[in-house]
Amino acid sequence: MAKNAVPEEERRRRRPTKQGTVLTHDLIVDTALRMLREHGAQGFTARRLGLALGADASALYRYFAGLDELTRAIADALMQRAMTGWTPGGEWRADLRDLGLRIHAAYLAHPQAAVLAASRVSGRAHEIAADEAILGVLRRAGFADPAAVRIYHVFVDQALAFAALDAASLALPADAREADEAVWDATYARLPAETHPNIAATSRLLAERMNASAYPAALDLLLSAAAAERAATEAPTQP
Amino acid sequence: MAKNAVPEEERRRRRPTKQGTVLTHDLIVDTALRMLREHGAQGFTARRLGLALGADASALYRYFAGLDELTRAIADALMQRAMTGWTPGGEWRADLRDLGLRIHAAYLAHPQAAVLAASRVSGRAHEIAADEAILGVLRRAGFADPAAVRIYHVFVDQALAFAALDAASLALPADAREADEAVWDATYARLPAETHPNIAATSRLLAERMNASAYPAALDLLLSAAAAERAATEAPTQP
DNA sequence: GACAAACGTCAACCGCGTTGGCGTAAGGGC
DNA sequence: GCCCTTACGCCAACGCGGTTGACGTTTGTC
Repeated sequence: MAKNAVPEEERRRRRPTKQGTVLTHDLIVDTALRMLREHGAQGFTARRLGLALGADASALYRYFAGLDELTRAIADALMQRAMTGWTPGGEWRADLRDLGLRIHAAYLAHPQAAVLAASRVSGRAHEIAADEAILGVLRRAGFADPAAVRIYHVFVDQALAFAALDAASLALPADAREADEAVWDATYARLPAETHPNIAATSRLLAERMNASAYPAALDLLLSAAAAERAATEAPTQP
Repeated sequence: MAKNAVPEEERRRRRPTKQGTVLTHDLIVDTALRMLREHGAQGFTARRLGLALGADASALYRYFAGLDELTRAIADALMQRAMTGWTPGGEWRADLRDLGLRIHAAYLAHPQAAVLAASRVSGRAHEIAADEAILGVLRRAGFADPAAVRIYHVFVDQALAFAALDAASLALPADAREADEAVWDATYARLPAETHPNIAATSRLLAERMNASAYPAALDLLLSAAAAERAATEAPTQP
């Protein structure tokens, strides 16, 4: 029968909502992602999500046990978005740089989910695929297994850690972010050179970097250190 | 008069609470830290904090404009714990390594608080002192200002980001952590070599590192890259 | 055409952060 | 020693959050 080809998800009974929309796991997750991107973390609540779907908030509980499970489902999609379309290019440094920036960007696109997801081991297909890819790049580049695993570990945790840190500040309510910026202007920019010579001397440079993520620079430093390590192993001599 | 030696904080009028405790900024922050450690982030609310102090939650608003400001105060208390007793030793690499490990350790000592605080700019005395110290070490080591600021930014954010990441997994409820470990055993350890050759080949090494923080390795890689950069600047020649 | 299950809706519960008004105790001026 | 100001803690309430159980309605199945 043709019905067997329909995914189980779509075989369930559907009743349209009062506004006519038909709820689905995917529709709920996609709507949640859109809300997060468009209205920020403070605009994302179960009640508002229900409103955006034209349904009562309590209808969500037919699909997810709670907000916790919903955010986990959202998080599951992040690594997928990071990895779709990626293929190894052959140059290990460029490959890792690309992967790192992809993961960072994918998480930052949805800060709320990233904050909750970054520290968990999902063990799902896309996370495993990313790990396999990173290890593969390092081992094909000639790193011995212990070094490959060590650098892999730092690489993954660095990407997730910076993603979580940057996401957390993006996920702050708008007023809290403004408060942080006001704090900076009111203190760092006004420190006298007598008591804080190093901050005062570099305050213009500090201000420039204030709102940018340190991740790209951190990633480059990691890759430089890894390259130096590999060079030392490959040609362990100085004439 | 001797009273002049008393910090202004303690000169204010004090009225004991119904249970007899006398509220102070420091007492509130310390109690908050203790609550976070003992009962987790979920158990930390303004109402419960008030209860633990023997006061009404609304009494806190005489000391902090809101939970936001209290969080900032908590963040600064952590940085104070990281910085007390530190003095520059003269060798910039050792100094930075020491500072990084101190900050990481201080935050990890209060995982729940670290999760809340790591992404915030407190703008208070101890955070500023840490920033001044780090910039000072780098500039005295001979880094030009742009490089010093870039490395400072990576250094600080990396320390806080790894602290937050590691803290988040420490802060998970025990059953969630066991679930994560079970997921690892059930998936990563059993992946066949045909589909995931790189994970399978290194699974023993991966398992060893699984529960350790990648921060010390990340810190060492950062310092290596910074040292290489400085060496290139100092002797900027190739014959 | 009737039945049972799946589904959306409604009303309510409890806890959250926060606020404004009220009582009260401490300290200074005389 | 008295009074008056003022800082402070307490109380009640508001709006909003996640979540739940009961209730009706739609839908596929026989």
